[in-house]
Amino acid sequence: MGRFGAATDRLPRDLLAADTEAAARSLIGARLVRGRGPEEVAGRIVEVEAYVGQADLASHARFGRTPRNAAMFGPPGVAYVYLVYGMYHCLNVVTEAEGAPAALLIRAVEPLAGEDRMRRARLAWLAARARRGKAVAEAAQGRIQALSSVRLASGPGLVCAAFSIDRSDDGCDLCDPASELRLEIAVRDEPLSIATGPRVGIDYSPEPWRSRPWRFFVPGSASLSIAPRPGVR
DNA sequence: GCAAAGATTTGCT
DNA sequence: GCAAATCTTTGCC
Repeated sequence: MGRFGAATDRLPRDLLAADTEAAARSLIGARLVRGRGPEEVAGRIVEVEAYVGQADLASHARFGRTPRNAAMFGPPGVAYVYLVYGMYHCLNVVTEAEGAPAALLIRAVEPLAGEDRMRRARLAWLAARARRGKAVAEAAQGRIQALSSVRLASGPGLVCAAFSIDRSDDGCDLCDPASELRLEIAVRDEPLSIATGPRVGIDYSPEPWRSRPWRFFVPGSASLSIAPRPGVR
């Protein structure tokens, strides 16, 4: 809600056109929103990872421009969505100037609105690929129903499942308030504490990329992809 | 053309 | 703690 009643607090594209680490710090705390009114689903971004330039050997851009990663080479503020492991989609926000392949992977979101719709979307994702036994599917359904709200989007694949994001969202302008899927700026009264660490799931990449502290997160958030304490998943 | 691996998540040993 | 699920993209023949 805008301070003066504006319809939205749109995220300025300039913040994402900046260098990716600065953009990451702007994106932490921002709102990810899908739909409007009774359809709205929204959450606060609490974890992102930076993938910067073609030289970054952990980035999809390391092979240059391909049909899959083309969005990374485009203008900032646009969505780059890809399919990983043949099942999960991952949402990225493109950063830096057009032509410079860089993006921020949205790894975790803390639900703010539409938790029930997120739960339904998670179930729909499950149903769409429920080829295994009915008993297994029902057990998994029960697990989602029992899931704490803060854990509905606590991983890159889960963010996309909860927000119904897939390849059809690739190229969507997230800075356009008219977009179905969009970003809204954080309204902060106090500076947000942001911690950093190495990126997750890129052990295949060589140093120094493997150890670059390009994971940014809100320390202590219950919605992080890596649970604060073992067994809290 | 074909084999291999992946910015993940889940369930079972 | 490990491997399966599942399919697109990459890399090599």
